[in-house]
Amino acid sequence: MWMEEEKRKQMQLNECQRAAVLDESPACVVNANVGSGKTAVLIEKILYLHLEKNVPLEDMVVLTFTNKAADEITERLLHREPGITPEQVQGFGTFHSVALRLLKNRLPVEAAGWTKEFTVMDPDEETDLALDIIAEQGLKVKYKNRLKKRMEQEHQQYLAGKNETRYKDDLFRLYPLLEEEKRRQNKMSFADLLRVSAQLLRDGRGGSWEADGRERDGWHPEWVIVDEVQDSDRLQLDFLEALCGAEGMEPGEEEESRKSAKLFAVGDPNQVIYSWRGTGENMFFLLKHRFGAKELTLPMNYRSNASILEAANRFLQFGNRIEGSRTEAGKILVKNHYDPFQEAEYLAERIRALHKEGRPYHEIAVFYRLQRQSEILAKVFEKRGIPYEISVKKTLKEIPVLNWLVKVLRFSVNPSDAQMAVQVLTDPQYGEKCTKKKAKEIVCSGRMPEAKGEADRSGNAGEAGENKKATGPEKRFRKMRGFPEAFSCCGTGEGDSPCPSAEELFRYFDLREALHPASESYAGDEQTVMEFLRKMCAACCGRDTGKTEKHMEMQQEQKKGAEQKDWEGEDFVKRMREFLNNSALYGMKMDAGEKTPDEEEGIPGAGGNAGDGTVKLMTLHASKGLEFDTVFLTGVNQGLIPLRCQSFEQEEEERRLFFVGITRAKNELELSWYTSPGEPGVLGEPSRYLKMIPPYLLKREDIRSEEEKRKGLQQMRREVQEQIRRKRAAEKGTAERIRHRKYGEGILLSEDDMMIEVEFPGYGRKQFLKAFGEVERI
DNA sequence: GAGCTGTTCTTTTTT
DNA sequence: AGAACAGCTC
Repeated sequence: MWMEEEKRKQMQLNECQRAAVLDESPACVVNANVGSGKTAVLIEKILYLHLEKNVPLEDMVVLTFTNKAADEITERLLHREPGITPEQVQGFGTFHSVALRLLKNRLPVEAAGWTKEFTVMDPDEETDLALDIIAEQGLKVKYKNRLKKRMEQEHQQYLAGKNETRYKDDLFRLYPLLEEEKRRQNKMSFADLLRVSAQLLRDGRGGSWEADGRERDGWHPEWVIVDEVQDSDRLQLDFLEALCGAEGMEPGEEEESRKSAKLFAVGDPNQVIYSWRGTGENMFFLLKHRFGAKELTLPMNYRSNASILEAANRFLQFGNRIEGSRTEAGKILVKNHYDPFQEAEYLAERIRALHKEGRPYHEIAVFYRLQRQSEILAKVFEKRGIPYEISVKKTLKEIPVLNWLVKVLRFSVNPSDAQMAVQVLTDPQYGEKCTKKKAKEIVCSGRMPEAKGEADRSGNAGEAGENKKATGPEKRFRKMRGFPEAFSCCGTGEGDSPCPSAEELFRYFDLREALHPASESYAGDEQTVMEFLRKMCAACCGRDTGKTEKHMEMQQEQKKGAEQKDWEGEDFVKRMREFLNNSALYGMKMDAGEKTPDEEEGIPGAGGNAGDGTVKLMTLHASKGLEFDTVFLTGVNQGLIPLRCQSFEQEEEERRLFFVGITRAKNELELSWYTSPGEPGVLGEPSRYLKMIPPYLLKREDIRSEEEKRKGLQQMRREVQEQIRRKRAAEKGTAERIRHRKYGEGILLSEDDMMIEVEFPGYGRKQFLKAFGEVERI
């Protein structure tokens, strides 16, 4: 025990942090100011409960909003206590992953109309399904192209019992139909995971499966610990309530009569920047109120210098002020540039100089309000050889061949998922040139049990019988339909057939045929598919079936260890289902296959010294939770920061966003605005937020480049503008098309007098000398 | 369904 | 400010 006491002293928690760690109220919310050591408190709390209060980690649920945060917590916990095993932290994860685990392992999902074999659908899939239902049922729904957004925003209102949609259409008639269809196809959306698990938790406590005074499985968490509560929405709060069992608890009712978990939640009401996708209320206070929680505060900031903190204090909306721990007070620079190009040029020079002075690139970040502002910065940094990284998540959905493959696999592990089967068959690129109507016919008739046929691993499912001349779509359908039967007994460790290899799956599904072996993109597609299958087999078989490619990293890998043991004795199909469910929630980081060197690790060999990383370019939203030595916040113009907004609430959120941005900086903060922003609706004047910062904290500088220098930039400016124009055209699908003898058709990326750069699907970017005439315009 | 007028939204993004 | 849509007329 005293050893642990020593350890805690080493952690040097301040008074307030210690109070939070030691607090044992039934419910406690910690108002953790920016940079106040929130995660440290969370880790210490968990360790304190575990090591000194003897609360088993298995009896704690630790909830985060993002996977990144979940990973950080387990990582830091493991760093402090290397003995902790993955099984002990099963209850640690995002709201959605914890809900999924509960539904799979502890809750009677059958009572809600699903089976234990249900799969998880991603939001696009749900939108597609909704569109199908709208078409089939002839529902009148407005703004169909914005349906995804509408469903997300109006779903909460639907659940809250509102009966009018925003546009007075049939959207609310859609929800029950959609839910019915999801039950029929045995799959759940992200929202369903939370909604259904909360409902089942409540039912369980209501007594229906608690007849003997205990829950059926005898488990409920002793502690529920939540990170970043201010980011949760109604659904998450509901889930939290159900998990704690606090619902319906009157102030007078003693806790013992109804076992309820203790709640410890940490958050910052000043950092609410996502309320536009949620409910609008401040969840921090809503939670505090609903749980009657004790509120503690962490007032001390350990991150930023005195000037930055004083400026940040002017934007504080809740609480009096943040106390600083630092006395240095370097001024905040405010620069005026002519336009985004000049600014980008200036930043490239400035960052190069900082780097020469010894500042590592990874300690420098450039923030902006809109994603599209990154284009100019990226182009200029590329030309000037500044290694950079733009934080945009690439998912497997963006790789067409994997997007299709996942659908094949999804139907293979869930034969009720008619939607996936139809999409597999009708896919324009990898499908069976089959109309939607025809595909539906095949899928519907194939759903009948007698069509199953004899399945075997050679992939002759259903072909032995009556239908020797099965057509392409039917053949593919039967392969998928026969998959569970053919592979269910694999790898159960009972002396049966071993787990399939990636090669075997490739053969089973006739993927060679589907990927069009004669096409130019075949080689690339095959490689991508094989890499994916190898990863999947390795994760599902509990052994490495193939070499692990470094550039195809799934974040899931870290979790592999935890799931291996669980899966012993369970069949391959089930493990594959788990794998696919987890990747829907967790996402997969993987390389698109085409090597664009500057996207990998900055720009190797483009002038940047290796070893100190890359400059990070990101939106203000993406910057939350991060810190950097030096921060450049660009485009601090009226109309951009704050972005032109309608309501008062929106303006308040913009202010919090600015607050989040400036508080990322530890030592140096530079704000800039343009005279000529070149964006519609953006004014060529500084943001009024700059006027809210006391002048004595600021050092203003106007960059007036001499005429000569500006002329030099003209050429570059035109070039970059042209490239961006083409890139946007490419995204819209209106780009100029180019044909090459070997690479086939591609799209024009850029050209000058000598060279032409083209992107070919499956081959990536290629440059040609115009003089050779290898390429022709179509 | 072309052509018109009027209305709404544009942005940020995680699971 | 401009795109994208809804709803109306013919």
